[in-house]
Amino acid sequence: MEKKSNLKRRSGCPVSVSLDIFGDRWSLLIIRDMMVRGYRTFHDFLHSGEGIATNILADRLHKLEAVGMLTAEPVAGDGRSTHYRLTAKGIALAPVLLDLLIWAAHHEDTAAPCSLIAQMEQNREAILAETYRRWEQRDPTPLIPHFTAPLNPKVKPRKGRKKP
Amino acid sequence: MEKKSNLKRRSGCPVSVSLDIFGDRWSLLIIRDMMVRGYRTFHDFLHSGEGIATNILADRLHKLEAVGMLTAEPVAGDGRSTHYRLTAKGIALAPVLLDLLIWAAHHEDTAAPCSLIAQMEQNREAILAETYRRWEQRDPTPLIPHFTAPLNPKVKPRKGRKKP
DNA sequence: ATAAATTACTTGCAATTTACAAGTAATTTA
DNA sequence: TAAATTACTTGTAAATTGCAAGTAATTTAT
Repeated sequence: MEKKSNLKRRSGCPVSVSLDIFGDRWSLLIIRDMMVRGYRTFHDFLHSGEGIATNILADRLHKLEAVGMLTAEPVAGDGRSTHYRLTAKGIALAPVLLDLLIWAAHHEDTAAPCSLIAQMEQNREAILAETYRRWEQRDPTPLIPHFTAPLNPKVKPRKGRKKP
Repeated sequence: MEKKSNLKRRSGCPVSVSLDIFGDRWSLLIIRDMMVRGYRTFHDFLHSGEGIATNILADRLHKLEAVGMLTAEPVAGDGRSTHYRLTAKGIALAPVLLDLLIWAAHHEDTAAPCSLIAQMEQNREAILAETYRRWEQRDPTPLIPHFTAPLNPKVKPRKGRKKP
């Protein structure tokens, strides 16, 4: 179910183009979930801690698929479920996510342990390599744990589905 | 005119915290303008190519100031003007911006010349050092040129001001 | 000295996007 | 065969964005 995205670009600047694609409060969290936590399903993303709404999640998954950041594939053995997976283009955002992680851990109060951050700064290349390896081999074990408990625990949705 | 920001956090995850601060379509463009183009004034940001509206720009400048990403200082010699400048926290986003630039140049059509991108990938540390040096010394010469002409040229506002 | 520009905004309003709650449908499990 | 589970859709209200226009304190030009 791929749809072409008629994404409007505000300018040719690469930073601007990036933000045209994922410059919002949710897209990078979904990408984070896939990249470092090994999440794959709608249900996984829904319960990842920040409390995204079901309609927003569905919308972002479709948009990110449309711009080639991820793919959706039916799960063999369970006709209800879909596995979302980053494309090569999507996994290539790993350095951005890592630097974002390091920046916030240094300049804001976060749940990331200092020891872990220090380790990530020192082993930047190794961590990126491992991230890429996990993606290639479809290894779903978490690279980074789901830190603390969510500060904002909310989730309760139920039903509705599109026709297969 | 500093105001405390009562920013709501969706979780303790550093990536999430980052997006709580600048996860929108405009904030990082303002930061880019200050970081690599040497822009300092409201007028500069307004004409930086993507066509931000005056109210949005004013809002983002205040929010970014409130979270300590930038400072606003009156310009000696011209009582009308204000110079905005990144804080240490703000300039520390340089690696993220650089990664974003490289990612988009590789995976999207952008106005950034391939030769320039290749050079930036090879000299990552040098470019970051130069970015930091420019900030420290308040050197306003552009690090990176304002690439092509904007694809979306629109600007026309006029008046209104707050009391000093 | 006065008029015209310039700089940095504010205000109002319509359009778009987000968030919340609830419901639906195709499976799969009990 | 009934109850769960998975992945959504559909309303609707609230919040945010975008557009156009206006305001005010300077500074520059005449």
